[in-house]
Amino acid sequence: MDANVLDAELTAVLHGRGQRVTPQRLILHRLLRAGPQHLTAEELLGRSRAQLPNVSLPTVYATLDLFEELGVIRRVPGTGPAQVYDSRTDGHHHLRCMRCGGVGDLEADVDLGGIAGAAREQGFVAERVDVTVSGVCPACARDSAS
Amino acid sequence: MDANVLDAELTAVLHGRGQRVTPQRLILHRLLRAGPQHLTAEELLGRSRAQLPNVSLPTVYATLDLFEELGVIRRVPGTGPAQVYDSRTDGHHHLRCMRCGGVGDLEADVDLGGIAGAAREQGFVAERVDVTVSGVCPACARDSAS
DNA sequence: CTGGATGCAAACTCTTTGCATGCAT
DNA sequence: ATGCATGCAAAGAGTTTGCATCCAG
Repeated sequence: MDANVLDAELTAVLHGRGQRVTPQRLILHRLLRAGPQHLTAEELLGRSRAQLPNVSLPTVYATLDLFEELGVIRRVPGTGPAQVYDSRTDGHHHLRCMRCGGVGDLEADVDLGGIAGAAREQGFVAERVDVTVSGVCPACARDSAS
Repeated sequence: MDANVLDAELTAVLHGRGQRVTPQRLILHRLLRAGPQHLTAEELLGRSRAQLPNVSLPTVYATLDLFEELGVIRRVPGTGPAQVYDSRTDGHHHLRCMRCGGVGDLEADVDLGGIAGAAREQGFVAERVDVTVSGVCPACARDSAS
């Protein structure tokens, strides 16, 4: 896609939310849409150096956060800052609260056979399939209602 | 479950793999099976202080790693050390290579309606459902074959 | 002009590593 | 007796915060 079109798109979204349009945001946005689909903050920083020699990691993080809020990118789901271990070892799935960071079990049967098969068709040796539902847990929903 | 039974179970598994049985391993194992199902390393450390005043965080991490290898616990899936961002924002899912850490897209339609519904029945406000397949990617599988 | 965005440095959290001691085998 | 497991300290990676400067509006 043309850089001008991408810039116009982002400009529209930013203005719509009363956010400023800066060269860093435009260039990082272009790189995100042009480069490899999956990137870390460091990788994006590296790719931006040619066009933004002085860009800093905090700016990249701030911009990625903003883009996620704007719906321009997504964070590939993780468990949050600290690793969580689970003493249940059977195949089951998780609920993760975006408010309090808590983790709970999802009590539901999910048919994952098709998923593992699809992965195998792509040449991937599937060993495990995990489903994570992100949202707001009952306790946090109650708190915000009051 | 009785602590003696738990200890016997772990002892059997450890001996089966030629691993040593230590008090730290026994106690941490008991706590994992008794305490809250989802824990971080720090939380487990805190809970073990009463019985193991001098236990250290590196030991907790080493023990958790070992237990995961033994299949005694599972790590709740994350994206690995560095956060990964994705420039695709439609609902789609991921393949994660346990060998190289790479992330790819899963090209498959998954029916997630039932899952979100089940979460809602538990009082959870579901905003997003992610499916992650862990395994070995084609490139790494090829390398290990040679 | 004015306040939000940036760059720099430093702090912070989580996790891993190095090495001497101790204990399970 | 042997060597793996432990504890301590320190290093390391990734991310966030504080603050002065700068620039988009």
